[in-house]
Amino acid sequence: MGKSPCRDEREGLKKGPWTVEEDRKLLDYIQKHGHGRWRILPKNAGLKRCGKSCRLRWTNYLRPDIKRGRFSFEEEETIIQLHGVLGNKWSAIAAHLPGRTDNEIKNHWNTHIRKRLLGMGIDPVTHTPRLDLLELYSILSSSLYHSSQLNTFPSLLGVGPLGNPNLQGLATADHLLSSQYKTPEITSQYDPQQNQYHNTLVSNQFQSSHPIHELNTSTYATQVNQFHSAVQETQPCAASHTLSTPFGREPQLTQAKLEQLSPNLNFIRQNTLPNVWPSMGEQLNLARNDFPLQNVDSIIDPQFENEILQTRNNIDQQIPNYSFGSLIITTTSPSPTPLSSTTTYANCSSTEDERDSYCSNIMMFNMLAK
DNA sequence: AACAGTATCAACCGCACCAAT
DNA sequence: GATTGGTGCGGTTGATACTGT
Repeated sequence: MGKSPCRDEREGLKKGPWTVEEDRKLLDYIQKHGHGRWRILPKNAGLKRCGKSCRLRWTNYLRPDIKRGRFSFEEEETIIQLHGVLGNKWSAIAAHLPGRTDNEIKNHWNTHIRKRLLGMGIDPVTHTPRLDLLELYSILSSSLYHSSQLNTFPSLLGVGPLGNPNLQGLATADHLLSSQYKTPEITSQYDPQQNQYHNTLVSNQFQSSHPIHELNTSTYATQVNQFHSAVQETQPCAASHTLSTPFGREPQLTQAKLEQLSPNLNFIRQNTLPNVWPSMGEQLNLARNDFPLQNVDSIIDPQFENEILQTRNNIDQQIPNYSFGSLIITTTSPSPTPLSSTTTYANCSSTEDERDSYCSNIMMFNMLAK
């Protein structure tokens, strides 16, 4: 029993952008009489608008509690989490973000977050890696895995360089979605006293659903060591490396090393988690077009350490039984040049891109820093 | 400087739901 | 139960700003 939309033009009502004068009339009226009864409101307020237009203007723009400006990291976190659960229920998502309207969140999702996820090969609807790409790549990689032609396909798929070892690992994994162990990952911590970063290789611990005896720990330790060696070969990571050159100055050497480790770079959908966060973290990490290590020194800014810790604490509270692993290998790399959010991304042209990239990395680190 | 292409976001549109009649 | 009015929601549009050539 739907209502017909307002018949503005037939009734000579105005459409389009609101003028200051119209805003003032609407505000004056609502301050005196409150909102509601939108159908009769414009007539009483002396506005040549339909009630629907007035309601929209009020709820999306004039409401005094509306927060303006950029979305904070925490807000983006919340949006992604909630979208994973609620889908495009923008009003429901907005209910968790005081001062933000559903329209604003929807726009931000469509113009920023959605694009970012797509660019990383993640389906923004399902929050999982795009299976179409994965299946295609799996087919291709089965015949081309050892071929140099392999690296010509990513541009066709529109997912960035397949030099991304994580994506390769994902597509070539024997135990796709069911591996017993997780990829060792790199995290980084800034030591202000020594003015340098400690890169940490973290082996994410096995999930309880997989009996520990199934694991060949010796093999795993060897793989971790190999991975560690590959890590060391890429050191030091200059902060000026662009985000689009995944393997630094010796791409082929490093990539070859990483390809040796590809079975260890599986994407693992281990336990079905009650929350999208862990899987999102995996996917964000997985889908990055850059080898994580490459970004360790070029992304993390000490000033965000607290944010990371805070987010970790939030995750701990929300998912008390979920934890990442225990095997930790620490390396130290020289501190990059003095960091700021702008100089860190010296080769990125867009401030928005910088921030998007930063947020993606932060989300990754949030999951890895445990 | 001029133009074209792209990004952003306020506003609109159509539909659905619910309550009142 | 059918109709109507009020409101909310999600998708889309279009004006404007921005960026690149």
